[in-house]
Amino acid sequence: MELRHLRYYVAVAEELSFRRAAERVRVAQPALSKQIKDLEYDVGAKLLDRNTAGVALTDAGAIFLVEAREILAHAERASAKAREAEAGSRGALTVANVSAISASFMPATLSEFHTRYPEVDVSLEELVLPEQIDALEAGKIQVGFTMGQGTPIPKHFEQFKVLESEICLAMGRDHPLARQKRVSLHDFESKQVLCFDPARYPLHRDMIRQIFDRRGVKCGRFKPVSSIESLHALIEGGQGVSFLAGTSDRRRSSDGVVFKPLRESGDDLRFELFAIWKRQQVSQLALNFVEVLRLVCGKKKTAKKAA
Amino acid sequence: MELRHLRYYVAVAEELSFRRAAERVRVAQPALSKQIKDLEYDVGAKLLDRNTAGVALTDAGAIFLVEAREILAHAERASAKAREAEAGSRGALTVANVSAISASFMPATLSEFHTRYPEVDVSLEELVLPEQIDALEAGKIQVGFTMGQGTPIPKHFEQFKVLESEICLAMGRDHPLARQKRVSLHDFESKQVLCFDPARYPLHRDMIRQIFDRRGVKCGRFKPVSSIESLHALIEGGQGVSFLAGTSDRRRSSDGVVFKPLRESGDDLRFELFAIWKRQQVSQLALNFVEVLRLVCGKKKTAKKAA
DNA sequence: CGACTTGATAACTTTTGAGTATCAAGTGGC
DNA sequence: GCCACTTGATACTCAAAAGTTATCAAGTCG
Repeated sequence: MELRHLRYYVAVAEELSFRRAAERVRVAQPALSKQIKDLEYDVGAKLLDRNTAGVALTDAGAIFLVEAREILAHAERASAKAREAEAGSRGALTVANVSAISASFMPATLSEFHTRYPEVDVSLEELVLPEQIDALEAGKIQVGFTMGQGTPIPKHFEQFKVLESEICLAMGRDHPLARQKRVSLHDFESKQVLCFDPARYPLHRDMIRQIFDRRGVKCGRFKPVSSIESLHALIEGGQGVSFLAGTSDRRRSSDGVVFKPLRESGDDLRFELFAIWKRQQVSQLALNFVEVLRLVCGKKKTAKKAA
Repeated sequence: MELRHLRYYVAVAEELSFRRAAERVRVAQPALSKQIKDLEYDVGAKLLDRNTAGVALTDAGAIFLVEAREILAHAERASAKAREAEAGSRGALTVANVSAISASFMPATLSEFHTRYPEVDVSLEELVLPEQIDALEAGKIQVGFTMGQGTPIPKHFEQFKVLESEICLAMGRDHPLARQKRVSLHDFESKQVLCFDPARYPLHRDMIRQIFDRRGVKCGRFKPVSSIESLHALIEGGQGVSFLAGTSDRRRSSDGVVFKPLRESGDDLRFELFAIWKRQQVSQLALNFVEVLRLVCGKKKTAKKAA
């Protein structure tokens, strides 16, 4: 059986006439007769009753007609789906997520992506930054995120700067220095600093230590915190301060936590987050996702200016 | 696109090798290559990545593989269904039902039929006997029922005797004559007789009137009853008597109503019910149904003998 | 580095789908 | 009741395309 047989059969069954059906499928009538005959032989059932007056469906023919229509529609759909998949508007995509950082852009990006590509099933994989290169290489994720100063990015990755901000000192609203526009690192010499659990995510602590070290200021004790939520709660409650990217977390704690830029300057106080993805052999899905990321991050900036 | 393309594609996608796939579908490798190429052109998407080392599915190819398998399976299923329909084990069948008469065999028949042909959807159409010929002619029903003495059956119908019994006098258990083995028509001369509503179903009254007339016994007043249930209730309650086929209703009122054969005899006291169906152009479904009817009615008799 | 994969290409053959002409068998108007 | 006209089926021919063999370029692997 071939789809041709089904196309012909549907035509005959709908026209109830070989002659008209032949016209419809642009074939001579004898060719149609033969193909239908072949079909009936192949199926193993008589599908049509041919009176000289015309054609009538048998019980088997009526049932087969329904099926034939479905199969033809299914074939159409299959092609369409494949084209959609190629265009990156259908399929499954896994993106790394670093909840501590991505809160400011990921929800908006996912939302916009879903609007544009409703047939794409996006999964998030919670990974800390260093794990992502491996996951990308292994194909476990298609888009990852990395910091500008972090691990060097292999050459066969492309990247796009998702967000950029100053590293600020995050303190509670009621902190003695919360009134100042900028704060000095010296104000926090030997003071306790909150940081993410170094066992799971050492970069935060290392970064803070480096900021102090490079400026010859003595760094105080670190108090590890297990999550971004705990960190904010502690800061808000006046239980400590920490160093965080200025923009990235602002939206989720507009009230209790304030971000103060440092008087000191330097390259290591700039925080940059890059989306990264394989240059070669990457699905259109990933490229589309990055495109939306680009759009959302661009839009956000202009929106901010407007506000 | 043809099913051949899908068969070939599934083979290649599963083997991940043109050579092995070609072997599997019994075709030379270059033929396969060309067909797959044609398929990709037709679908409008690249389905396979050909490295010289082997073959890998693209995103589009992975999605198309799922669809292709489904379509092929669907085509198989379509053929099977058509064959089933031809064999009468799939489809829809409408059978006339005369609830007043069919209670003794229809439930058992439907049950047995469903066991044998679970994919057949049987509908019952409640029709009085004379309406059935028209319904059969019009194709509204495929199997009907008629009485032996009733309307003459057109030649192009086949028939099968479903049940046969004496027309008895049905009376309440406490009726004065309920002790006798047989009763005489004369005992009911000019007595009131219950009958089905003549407006909807005149045959019953006509039949009773004829029984009296032919034997020169004066027939009493008729009291119309709307349903078989009411009829039984009235008889059981001693509110009257009626004439009914002996076997047909026995099972549904084994307690309160007794059936007494008449001392008088005659052809018009035999009740015969025939299943009827079109001789030509009838679906196998109907034939299968009659076959089961035959079986059930036969079995019932033997079961009765055994009991 | 060469033997051995891989899939693609070219030239040729065979199959088969499709075309033309014609036929037998009913239908319907007169 | 008959003839014109319809229906789908058949016979034969042709051309498209599916399939075959032989060969190639480009990789992998011992």
